[in-house]
Amino acid sequence: MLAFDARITTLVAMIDSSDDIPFFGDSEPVKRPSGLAARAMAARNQSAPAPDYLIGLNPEQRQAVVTTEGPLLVLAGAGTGKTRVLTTRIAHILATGLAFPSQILAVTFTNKAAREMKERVGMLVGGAVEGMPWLGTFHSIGVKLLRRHAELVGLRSDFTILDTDDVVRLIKQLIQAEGLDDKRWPARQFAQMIDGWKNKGLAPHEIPEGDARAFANGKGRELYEAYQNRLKTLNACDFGDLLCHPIRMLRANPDVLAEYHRKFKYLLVDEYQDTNTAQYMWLRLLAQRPQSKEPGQRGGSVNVCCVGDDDQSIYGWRGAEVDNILRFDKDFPGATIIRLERNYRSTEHILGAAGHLIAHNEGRLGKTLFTEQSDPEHEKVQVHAAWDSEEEARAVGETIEQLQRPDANGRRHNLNDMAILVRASFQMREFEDRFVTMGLNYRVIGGPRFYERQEIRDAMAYFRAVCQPADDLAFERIVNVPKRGLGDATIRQLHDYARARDIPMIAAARDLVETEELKPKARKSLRDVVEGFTRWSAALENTPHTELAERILEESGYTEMWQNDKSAEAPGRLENLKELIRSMDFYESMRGFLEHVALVMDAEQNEDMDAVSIMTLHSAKGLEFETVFLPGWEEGLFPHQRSLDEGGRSGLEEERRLAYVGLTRAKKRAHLWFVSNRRIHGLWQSTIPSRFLDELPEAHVEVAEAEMSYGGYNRFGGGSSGFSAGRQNPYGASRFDNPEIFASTYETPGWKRAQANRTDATSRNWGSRSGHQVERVGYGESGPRGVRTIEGELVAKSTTDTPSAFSIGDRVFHMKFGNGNVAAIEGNKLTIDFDKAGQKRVLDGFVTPV
DNA sequence: AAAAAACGAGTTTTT
DNA sequence: CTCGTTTTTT
Repeated sequence: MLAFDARITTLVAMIDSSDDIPFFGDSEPVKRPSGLAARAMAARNQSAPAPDYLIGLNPEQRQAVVTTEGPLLVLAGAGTGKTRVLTTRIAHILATGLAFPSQILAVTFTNKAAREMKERVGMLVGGAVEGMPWLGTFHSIGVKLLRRHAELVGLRSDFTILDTDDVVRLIKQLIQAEGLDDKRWPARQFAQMIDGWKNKGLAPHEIPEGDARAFANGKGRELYEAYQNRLKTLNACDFGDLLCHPIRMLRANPDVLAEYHRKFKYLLVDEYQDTNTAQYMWLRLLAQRPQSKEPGQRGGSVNVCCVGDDDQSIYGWRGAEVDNILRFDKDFPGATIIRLERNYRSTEHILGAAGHLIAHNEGRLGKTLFTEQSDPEHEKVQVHAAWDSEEEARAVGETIEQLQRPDANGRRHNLNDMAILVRASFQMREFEDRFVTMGLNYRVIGGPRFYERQEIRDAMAYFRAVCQPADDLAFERIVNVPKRGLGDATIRQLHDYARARDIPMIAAARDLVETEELKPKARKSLRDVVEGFTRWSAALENTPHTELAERILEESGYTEMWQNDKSAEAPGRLENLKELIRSMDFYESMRGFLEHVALVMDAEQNEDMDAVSIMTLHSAKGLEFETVFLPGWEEGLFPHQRSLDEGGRSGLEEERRLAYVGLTRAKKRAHLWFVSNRRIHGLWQSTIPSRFLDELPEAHVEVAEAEMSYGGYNRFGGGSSGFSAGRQNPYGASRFDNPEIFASTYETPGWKRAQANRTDATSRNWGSRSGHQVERVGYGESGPRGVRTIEGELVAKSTTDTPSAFSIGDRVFHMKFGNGNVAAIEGNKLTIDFDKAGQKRVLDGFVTPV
């Protein structure tokens, strides 16, 4: 601490003696006002009051903020105020005049994180900073670098950015051009391979021989090369190139690199545990400047601050290297490491459970979160059992309804504060179905994103082809959308003509319609298209871009296509197109819009509605909720079998981190669920509870039978949190392989039932649903293994075979969806075409005949 | 060229 | 089972 203070003091002295202290604003150094100087001084002087932005930070957070010099790793556990530290740190650097906004490079992974950081820095600094030009995602900063130096990697600065869809189509063409069978060698798979190589920063000549041979009869390398060449001619980049090109460019041009070394005084990286090798190399290049005599910059090392949490690294499967964060102090010798372990989010039980679970991982830097919010009133983490996923969904739905009811104090739980976090997206379906029948508002986070929808991509392809006549991929996408009678044959012809002359396809089309080579019908259609593009391109400069966009969609017949489409989705698609054009308003030009959309592939959700969120565990990272439901804690699903098969031990550890992430999203309540039977690929499979449940500490967990409407459970098992005394420490690694040890960690009905299922019926399939109308399940009065007996089928379940009172075509009314016609009936489940809400499946009890 | 039928695959996702 | 894709049919 002393050394630290001494260093700071020198620094302050240095700053104070300087005449042109950088302050807010980018170009003109401004003399720092004395009031601020005092504040800055105060930040470092313990006797004086701290500047207001430091108030409320705990000592570790504060240290992370003010340790501006030298490499710093902030290990920020879940809910420990990571973003606050990052933003305050930036504010601090700015406020104390250590750097201009333009001299700080701050990278995040998602646009959302970048946006949030910008906003929060703005708030802290009082909006005096005109944005930070170098705060953004790795990719957006990569683009920025590339636009400036495109020619150094053989591109023009107006290059286009291709998304996955374009890439796959392009690769498919290449595979076909090579004369390979595109079914045996799927383009999508090769696209992933390329992505994998680029994540590692590997150029075609650098990829491992084995990889190169693995695809297309050993033509992998060739294809990769061909792909890169094709990109170059298209003047395009894929996402991987946005990382790889800058690396190559900076390596090959030391003068350019030196320029950025001079420029960036401070580097900040968010979510460091998620960086892949390419991002790491990129960062190293910028961070490791040569020995420097400039004051404030110590030779060789740099003021790089990485923030992350090794326990939350859940993206290994897409190239993230946890090792980057584990290795930090070796990469940056003399690095300061600060741990943020004081958690402000969750109760002691949630932290206790999560902490105990994650402690089963090896290869971690080790943190233990603690909280001061301890209260006997706090609910323990609850583990619930259900027969199958339908029951699981129903029980969760009921719990949600209960929580939503006003409590004794008249307070009610907002739906917005609840989330269901699933391992795999197919699990969502069941919850959606259930919530629809219940009339419970929900929102699905993460599904297909706005800009990935077909209609949006089509529209964008039109815009791209207008702005970038060389964008063959865009042109090809829409040349026959709407259908214009330009089929494969015509396209092939266009292709060949264009390739032979090395001109874009639009130009080829323009030429071809003047010849006799095309069939008259195709020729006329193509001429119309070409004329359209000529017109629109001409209008590009002198027409407001939103107006032009509308015109393009109108004149091309695209809007009309959807207007004539009678399917249920058509109106929604038209609405999306309107939304697209509306959103263009925020941009200066169509080009500006396209540039932005290529990188910012998200659209904000409707936040006004009070609704339960349903999302995958992966998309939940960084979020928090009062109450979190975690269904599907079963072996094979969570941990997922595939992770185990492909990732082995580290795969398991990543799954465990995922469980950790899930638990730590909860502030007050975490409800874990496992079911005994789950339908996988259409077959009913008997399942066993996740090993992660066994890894939870009994002190913070209670195994509860669900508060099901049919009641009658609590008479079993003598209390819901009884644990067997004999197995206090069941955490040896061997238990994973030894089924016996699974037998009874918890002495509760649900648990025992699960164990019974496991031993009785591990491989039994329930071929049909008729075998399990189980609403009421009893247990042989705690036999040694808790044998399951089915006492009866007392309560009618929603899936009975009782014929419905409705018939197809009946006019019905539903509380939530209004009027509609019955389209199909299965048992008492009705498929109804609602006049307003579209097609939904509901239970007959929820509708009345009109 | 468009509609119907057969086929096959099926964690997690950002840019 | 259920979705998306490819192949076959008209």
